[in-house]
Amino acid sequence: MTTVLTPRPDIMAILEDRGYRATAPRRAIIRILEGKQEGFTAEEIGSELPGVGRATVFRTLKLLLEAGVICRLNLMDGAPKYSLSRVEHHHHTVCVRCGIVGEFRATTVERLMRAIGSDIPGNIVGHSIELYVVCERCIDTEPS
Amino acid sequence: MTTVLTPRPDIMAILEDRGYRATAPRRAIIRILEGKQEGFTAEEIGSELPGVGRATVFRTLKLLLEAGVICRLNLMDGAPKYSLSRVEHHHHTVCVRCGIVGEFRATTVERLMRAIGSDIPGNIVGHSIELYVVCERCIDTEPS
DNA sequence: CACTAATTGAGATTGAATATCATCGCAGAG
DNA sequence: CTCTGCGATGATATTCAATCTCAATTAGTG
Repeated sequence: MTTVLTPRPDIMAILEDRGYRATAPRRAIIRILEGKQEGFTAEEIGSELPGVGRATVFRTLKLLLEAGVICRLNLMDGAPKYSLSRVEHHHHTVCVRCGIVGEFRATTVERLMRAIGSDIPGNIVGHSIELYVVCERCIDTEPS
Repeated sequence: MTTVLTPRPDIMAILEDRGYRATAPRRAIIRILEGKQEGFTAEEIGSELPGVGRATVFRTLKLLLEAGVICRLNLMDGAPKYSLSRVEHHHHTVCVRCGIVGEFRATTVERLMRAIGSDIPGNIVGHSIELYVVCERCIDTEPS
């Protein structure tokens, strides 16, 4: 019995399990996604697939979002961006200069959020945490 | 000597200190803001002040944002919302049903973020934390 | 009070995202 | 393997937020 570190499941299969059809546009979008290791925008996907309509891109991203395959995050100025979910539950770092998105896990965060939840009226249904950074490459290239 | 719990400084004075003029539209926007204890949208402000142009509302909100008087946050679906900053450094709870925004402080969060920062490449320049909740009122009124 | 630069607002513009709807094509039935 | 229903698509129109433009207005200094 081997432990698979990064299962990298067939994303299309995940959608099919949810009752969606395996169409060419969806496959194409997923293929592009899989190449994006550092965050992407809907527009970006659309312009790399001229044959696929804007609406389809947004529809597909929404399906993937609901399936938990990708996640949505906000740049510091509020602009939306997407990122492939590689690890179970994680949060994001976003470079405020180049926009590159990274992931980090911190079980401490989860524990803390639960603790805070018990001090707050109402039921917690989710949370969003983003760390805004200047990434190493940007520190080097643009000493500001 | 009394301790003022909520200093509620004159917001217009804060802008004047930053070199901006005290105009009627700005005063009007600020007056409305001060009545909004639970978050508001730009559109909302605009529609409550028919005499003030959209552009002026957005311009003024941007100035207040830069001055730290208000803060911007994202609903779970990504929609932007603003909230008066009452306490120094804080985070937000947002009800996913009614959209009401609350504030909470947790020094633990700050400490944790600093700790995480040292594990992450690059320089942390900020962070954004939102807790999505179903608020008490919504639990009561809509048992779902 | 006069003057200058900051500010304003109407409208045009951008840009993201969704709605519409006739057409297309995937996948199960036969 | 073909047929066929309905899910999916994409061009277009539309919505909605937010910004830009620029002539007209106005705050506040001298």
